Amino acid sequence: MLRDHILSKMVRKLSTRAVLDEDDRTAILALPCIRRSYEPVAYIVHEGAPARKHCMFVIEGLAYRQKVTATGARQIVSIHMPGDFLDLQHLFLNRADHNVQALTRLHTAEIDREALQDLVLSHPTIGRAMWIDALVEASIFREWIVNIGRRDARARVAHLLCEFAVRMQAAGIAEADGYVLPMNQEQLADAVGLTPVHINRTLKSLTADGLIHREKRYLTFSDWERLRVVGDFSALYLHLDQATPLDDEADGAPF
Amino acid sequence: MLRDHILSKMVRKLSTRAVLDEDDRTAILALPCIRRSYEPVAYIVHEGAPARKHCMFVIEGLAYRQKVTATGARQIVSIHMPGDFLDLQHLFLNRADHNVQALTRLHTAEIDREALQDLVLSHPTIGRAMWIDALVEASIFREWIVNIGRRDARARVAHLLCEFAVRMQAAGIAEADGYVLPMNQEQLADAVGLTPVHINRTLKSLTADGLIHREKRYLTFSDWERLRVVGDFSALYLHLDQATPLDDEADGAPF
DNA sequence: CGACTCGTTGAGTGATATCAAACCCGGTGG
DNA sequence: CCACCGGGTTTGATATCACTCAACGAGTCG
Repeated sequence: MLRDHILSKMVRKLSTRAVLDEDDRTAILALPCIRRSYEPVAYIVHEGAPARKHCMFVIEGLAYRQKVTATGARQIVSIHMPGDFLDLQHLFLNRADHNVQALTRLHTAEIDREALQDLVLSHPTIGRAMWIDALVEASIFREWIVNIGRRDARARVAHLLCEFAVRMQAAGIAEADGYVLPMNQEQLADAVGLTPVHINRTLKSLTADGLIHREKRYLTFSDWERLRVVGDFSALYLHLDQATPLDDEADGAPF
Repeated sequence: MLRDHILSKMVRKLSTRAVLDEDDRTAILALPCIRRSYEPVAYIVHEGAPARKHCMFVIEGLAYRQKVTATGARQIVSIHMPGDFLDLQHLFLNRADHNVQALTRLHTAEIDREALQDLVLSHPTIGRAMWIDALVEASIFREWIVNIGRRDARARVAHLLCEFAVRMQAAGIAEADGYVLPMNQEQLADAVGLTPVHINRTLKSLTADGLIHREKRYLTFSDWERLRVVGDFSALYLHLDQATPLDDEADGAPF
């Protein structure tokens, strides 16, 4: 039944962005798609490659997108969680402008690109939901530009930790009181434009100041409010309230 | 006639992204819209404000989007030129997550939001063109993240100058051999996450090395190829080739 | 028990920021 | 015509945040 269909997760996700009717739901579930898995670190998309025949939707696990500069430095430009489309850009762009890699063991639904294009263009409500998804993604990119461009190391790291908290909570993959940090310190560094060493010191400092608590990779929030302030974090840019039109939503403490 | 219609520019722009038929064109030109002007520095959108009734399309002049951190630092997250949509996100998101400001004297076509939504959702080809526009914008955001996160000052500035060159050329607002730098050094600094002072020194250094030539704000490229290399610039991420499916496109020297 | 990955720590360095002043130039008003 | 003004640019001196290099430790796996 619906529960078991591989794309039922996509139905649920898009339902948070627009009100789907029965026809929309069945159309989504009828999309030609296959299940696929990737090991950690596996490359899923290569920069410069022509767009693949499939668009990927994350069922389980985490992935990230990155680019490498001429000098060999890597910058992670986004993190993706269950319920995210991994390569929305390939829906309509025909060449990959960055790499996509599995962060953990990853399970995806790979949806026929043309079929998805047609669906998006022919079903207004689904189209609207997908639009919102793409626009929210762009909003997150903007916030990352601000984070990397104008905040110091402490704020940058704090901000990223806050974003993870809210997004993992929303994706249903956080624990009750915190979450398992999904990346090692080198990857964190590449996400915020710092050095692994400096990430280490910054995390230590945040811990020492009683903002977070760490036990190996497991992270809890000793003082969410203060962390939010240090990280200059406001959840506005995540646009979590798009299903309901303009219901005032706070920067709610997820923990 | 079509030439004179305020939205003819939008028709032309979208035509570079998908093949519009006669029906599409007339539908676009029939959109309810008004012409409007802004003085330099004028705020067009305020962060946190509910989405306006209109979506803005740039007819003439330049604009930028920015966010301000808690500590008062400003980060410019994008620059917009004639032919760009200024607030694509407001098409489907109902709250502004950043500010939009006029950079020069700016002329816009302000299109009724609901009408544009309907058009995008009901006309597949227009929908496709708008999708491409949004996805390219996201691609530019990603490249900016990389630029700010992982390149040193020299490369960052060089990269931005290259991007301006290619985009202004494409928008038809560059001169034959260069362009008038559209921002002062403080704004450049806010765009690449540096200090005005350091921008100054970096520009001087690029000039001294014979990569660019400056005469007040007027910029010419003494050695485009070397500047490209220094800035680690490849035009791939601008996806200028989307009208024609996969025609190999180089990082062409615009000058 | 190596061998490996990841995290931690210390010492020294360097790129970029900060602060402050001078300069340049177009505009304006006496 | 000159004096002055203000925004933008340029320059110098100093400070600092984050980087680099290098080593060590803890946990894990074969």
